[in-house]
Amino acid sequence: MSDSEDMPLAIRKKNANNSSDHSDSDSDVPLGKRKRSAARQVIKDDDEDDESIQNSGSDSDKPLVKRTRPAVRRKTYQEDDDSDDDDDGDYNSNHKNGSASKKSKDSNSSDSDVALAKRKPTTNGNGDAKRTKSAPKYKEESSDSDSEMPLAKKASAKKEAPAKKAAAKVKVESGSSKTSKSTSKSTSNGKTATSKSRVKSEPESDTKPKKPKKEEEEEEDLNAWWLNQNENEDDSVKWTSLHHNGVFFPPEYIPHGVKMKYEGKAITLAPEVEEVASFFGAMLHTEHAENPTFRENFFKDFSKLAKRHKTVPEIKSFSKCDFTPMYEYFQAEREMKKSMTKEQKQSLKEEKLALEEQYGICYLDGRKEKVGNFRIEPPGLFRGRGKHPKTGCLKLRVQPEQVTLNLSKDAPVPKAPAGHKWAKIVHDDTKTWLATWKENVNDSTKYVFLAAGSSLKGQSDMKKFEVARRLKGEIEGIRRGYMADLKDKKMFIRQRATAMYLIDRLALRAGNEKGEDEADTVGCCSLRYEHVTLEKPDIMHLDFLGKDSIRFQKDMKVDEQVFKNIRLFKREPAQEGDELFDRLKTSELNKHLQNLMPGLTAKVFRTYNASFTFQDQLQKLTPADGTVAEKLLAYNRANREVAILCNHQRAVSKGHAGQMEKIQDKIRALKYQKYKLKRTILTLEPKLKKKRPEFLEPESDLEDSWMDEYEVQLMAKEKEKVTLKWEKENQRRKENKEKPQTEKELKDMLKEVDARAKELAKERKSGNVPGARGATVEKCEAQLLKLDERIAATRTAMTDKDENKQTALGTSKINYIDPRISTAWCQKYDVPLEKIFTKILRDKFKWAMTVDPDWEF
DNA sequence: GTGTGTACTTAGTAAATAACTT
DNA sequence: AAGTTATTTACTAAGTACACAC
Repeated sequence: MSDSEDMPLAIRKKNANNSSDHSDSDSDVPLGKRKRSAARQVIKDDDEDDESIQNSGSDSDKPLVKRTRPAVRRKTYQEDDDSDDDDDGDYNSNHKNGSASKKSKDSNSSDSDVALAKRKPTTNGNGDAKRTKSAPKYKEESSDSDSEMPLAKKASAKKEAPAKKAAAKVKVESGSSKTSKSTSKSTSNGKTATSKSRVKSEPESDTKPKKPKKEEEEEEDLNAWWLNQNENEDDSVKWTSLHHNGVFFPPEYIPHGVKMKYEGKAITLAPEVEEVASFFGAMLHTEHAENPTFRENFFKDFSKLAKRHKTVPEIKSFSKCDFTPMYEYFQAEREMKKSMTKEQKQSLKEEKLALEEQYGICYLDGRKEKVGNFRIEPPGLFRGRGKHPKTGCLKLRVQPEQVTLNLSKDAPVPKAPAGHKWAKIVHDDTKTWLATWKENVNDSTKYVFLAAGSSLKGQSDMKKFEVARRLKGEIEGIRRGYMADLKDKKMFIRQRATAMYLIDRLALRAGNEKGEDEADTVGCCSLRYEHVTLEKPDIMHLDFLGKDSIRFQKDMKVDEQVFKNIRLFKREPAQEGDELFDRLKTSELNKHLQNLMPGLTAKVFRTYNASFTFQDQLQKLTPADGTVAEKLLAYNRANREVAILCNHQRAVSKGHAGQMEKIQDKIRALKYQKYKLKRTILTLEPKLKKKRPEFLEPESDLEDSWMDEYEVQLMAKEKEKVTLKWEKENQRRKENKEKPQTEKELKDMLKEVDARAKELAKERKSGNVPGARGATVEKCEAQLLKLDERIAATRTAMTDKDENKQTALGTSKINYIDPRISTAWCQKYDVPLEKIFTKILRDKFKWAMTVDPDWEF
């Protein structure tokens, strides 16, 4: 049944609006319902049991006013808060009797001392009366017990709660136990296991043992850096020699002369103005062009430019602009492009190839490497995502004078376009970029890098996964550590541990601070009050916009202490807009992680959990003796688990609803057949009506009106078929000089179809269905079973498709899943690699091709 | 510590192609 | 052959992380 059930942690997002309601009663897929109760209140009630923090009303009184807006948040708060900062320590967790936590603003200086201190009920400073009562000696708490949660995986979580009481409160400081009992051989630099076997079945990159005759192959060998990796080389120096041809600038603007209208009249624009108007015109009827912010920003820049060019009449109002003529022009252009002749297309292709030849290649330490984005970004309207305040602003054309090139000293400096020069030429061998410039809208820096398949990128990619694999060996201790820290007296540590829990278990991003003029999105450390709600015993609802303004919405059962902590953090800030982790910053978090394991940062958890989950799922789902198709299905399902974990989404495609409807109709057609078969059975053996009443039950979701329509269509198709057959036959006869069939023959046949249609109608009415010749009850029953299978299969496919509609598998495949898991799997199960990796991916992951079939992440 | 800037990874979507229909 | 639809690649925005200046 619904997977949500066994999938505690990462319950899937509820598809709020998108739930395409397939009404099929029995088929609906319960995708998880939203449980959004009034969490806040809940908390309140439970307060009683819990610590008092509140009475420390005092604290709240402070001017916590922090910024209302997300942007600047922390600072203000911090400031005023400083004072009490220290005492967080004081605050303690409660434990059953409700202890008090409080944060007296008072003095206690060093937070450090707070250490276990808490117990002292005493009032601190201001008398917050907190009822510190009982102050149990804090420590020992139970909960850490379950620390080792398996993470993410469904099943596990469910039970995890009670678990063993291990008591291991281990403080985990850094080092954390080395429990690496793990299998992983070679934690180090991957090179270990490698060597030998190569994934087979890949035509193109197969370096066979035989001697390469083509020089390309030789070259490939030279490029096989992964074969002789040198452990600790200084990796701050990225190259010793770098030659390239610079960057490609988009062509000058060529005016098309199509005039937009202003106040209903065609208006003449200078080419520069026309260009910008065209940017908008081309986007008419897109979501962006409907976005008010986008329009405003566009218009501001556009009207200013128009004014500068003394456009008459002056363009003062967006609403008086009509870009339709331009829109239509571009539509026509598009059509034109589609209908280009072969030759035209061919020559276009050649041009592109020539460009790639010139700019798409560079020499790094003498080796030929591909350059990624060698084209300077063309001017246009900035397409900021979500509620980006600057979306729609004019992105100016980049001039060579803004572009700095990076290459080695001995490399010839590429010529700047005629009449231009470069901003600067540098020779920085600690950087991987070939060119850079500043973009005008957000003042951000843009770079030209090598392609994903290059050695530089490949090396760092491999390194990334090796770090994640090292985490695999440390994760147990790290988890134990943060579980214990959840109860630390220092607020800061507690927040840090709680954040680690979320990052680890929910694959949240770190959540750096953001500026005012960016979309308001958050990650773990920047979560705010309003993004989290709690529901009584231990359910947490997260709902916020993450990277790219993609909504993250999940409800999950969390550890008891995490629940308490969050309740506490939520209480501190006075109002919405405040940060949940008000004393935690990503830099501090990472600093701590670095101590736990060199190279560890917040994002590594995502990589680790993604790869680990994938391997785990793949191993569980792959049918060893299934067909390739079945194995691929398993692969994709494992991939999807990961995509869901990482919340990788995509827009639902335009035709999706229609496609679902089509499949639904297919299912209905199958049900229709079932219905007919059942009637046939009853016609053959009326007695069964009593004995097998189920034969009388109507098929779900199969209405008479639908069947009427279906039969009509069926007959129409039949007629078409008959006609076609007739025509074909005549064609044949003609060729063979035989006598053609007459029109009458066709008519007769069509009449037969009509007769059949009547029969169908009659059958439906009477319920009497004779069935095919030779039909027997047994045969019909067998067919019924087959139909059930097909229905089930189709329904599964539909569920699959529906779930996939908003889940993007690509991102995790490209960035999070260690490709060696895939290449090993392909070898082990004999699946051709190209079934799972496209050409570009095979190129990007060539370093991962040489693993043993039993390689483990 | 905070604040700012840089460099590089990760991300969804638009455009281009390939595969499949009609 | 043309029209769809599905898949792959190109594009560039939006993150993370860390260094450096104050």
